[in-house]
Amino acid sequence: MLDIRYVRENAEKVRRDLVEKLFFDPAPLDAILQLDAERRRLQVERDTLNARRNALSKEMSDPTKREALKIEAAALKEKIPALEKAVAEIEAQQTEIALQLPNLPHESVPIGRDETENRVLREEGRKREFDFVPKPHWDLASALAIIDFDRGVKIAGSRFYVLCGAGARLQRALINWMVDLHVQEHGYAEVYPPYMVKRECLIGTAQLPKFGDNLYRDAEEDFWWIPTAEVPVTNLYRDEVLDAARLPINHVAYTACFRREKMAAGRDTRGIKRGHQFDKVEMVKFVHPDTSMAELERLLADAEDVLKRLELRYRLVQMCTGDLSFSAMVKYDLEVWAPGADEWLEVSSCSNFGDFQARRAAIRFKDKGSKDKPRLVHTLNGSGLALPRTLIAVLENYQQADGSVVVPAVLRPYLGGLEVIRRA
RNA sequence: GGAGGAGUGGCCGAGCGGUUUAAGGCGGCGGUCUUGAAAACCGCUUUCCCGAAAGGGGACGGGGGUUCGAAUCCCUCCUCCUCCGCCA
Repeated sequence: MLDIRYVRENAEKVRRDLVEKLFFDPAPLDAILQLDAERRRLQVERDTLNARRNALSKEMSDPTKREALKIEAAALKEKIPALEKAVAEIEAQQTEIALQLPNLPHESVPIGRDETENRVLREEGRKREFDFVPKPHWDLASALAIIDFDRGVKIAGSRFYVLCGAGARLQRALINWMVDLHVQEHGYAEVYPPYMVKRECLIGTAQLPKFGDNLYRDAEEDFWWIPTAEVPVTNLYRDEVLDAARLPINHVAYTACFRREKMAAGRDTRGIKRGHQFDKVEMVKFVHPDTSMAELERLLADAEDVLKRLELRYRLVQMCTGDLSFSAMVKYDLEVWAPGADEWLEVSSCSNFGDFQARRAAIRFKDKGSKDKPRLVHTLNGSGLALPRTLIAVLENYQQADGSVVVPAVLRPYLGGLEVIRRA
């Protein structure tokens, strides 16, 4: 959510950013400004009446004066509830619209309409040369019997699969290795959060109200299945004032993630690139506002380190303004090369949200004992990494002519020393 | 799921319809005293909204109600504790 005071005082800049950078309809902006003015007017009116009521109440604590004041008090009692209702309604309207406005891009973000105008900043890692035609992972994995696509579909439907034997074990090794790496070498504290959360959490991280289409929920209890660990982990400190000395707080979490993929219906139906359920290791940072851009670089470096140690070829892409996600101020993607499917796969997305999520979720900080008002933290998150696509990259890059797959050196200790995955 | 009990400021804890601007204590911060520290004493110490400020208003788990007036009474939901049931 944007700071209403900032919006009020910089209405023209906000409008320009929405229109010229995000290609977003500015109509809600006008609605908000109008509601905001009306809200403040009504609020002053209500507060004035309340002040009078409080004064009367105080006088009426003296029984001898009570009768004389009763008439005015009763009159106030008539007026106040209507005003209170009006303020509450207008506040609700204002919030509803405010929740629909995207974050404004950081000044450093290149302007562009859509993903075709994103910038590839650099490519890293050696491209593996093949003396045979590399297979896509669905062929490789089926032949090795490490992914069972048919039975996945049988038990859960399309976009589901079953990892089997060395396939399941390889994913588990990747998870454990990645979490250990972030904990032991990058300074993140591990958390294992709930996979189902309350509606407020989704509002806090801004999946709701706009993107409910992509979420699974249990209607009876109003539980929502997390589409990413970002949701429960960011909301860990919802409605809290953190001690400034604790910042930055860095968490890493391994969770399953659940997405309807309605918007992407029909896309990427082959293989394990896009499923309704997938695993991900996610890093989340809560930082002092002055440091968030520097922290984004560190987050990115921590995600990149995973790809470097796996010795995979990847590239760094900066999102242009038009391809920024709803809540991001800046966003980078890491894309890994998949030689079998012959494409770059997005395995990580690292974003700085500024105070956009922190305002929605009321995550603040303050120096201990200080009289200053609490300030909003900045939140960031990045995948480190998404499992299915990392698995694809490992399988396709480490395949051999005979259809076996070499286990990357860093993962061998997590697979009991296994060096090659062959048909069992 | 059933029965009973409880939710007050960073923590403990009073408060049971009108000087509560939420007592008191602990912790924290600042000061006095001291060579320094401790002790003692004094002061400060939740948060949100409107406002340039002065000031005003709101919040005692959430929501609703009764009343001129609610931390205090009523309804409802949530959470925690105890016992029973069930279960990995």
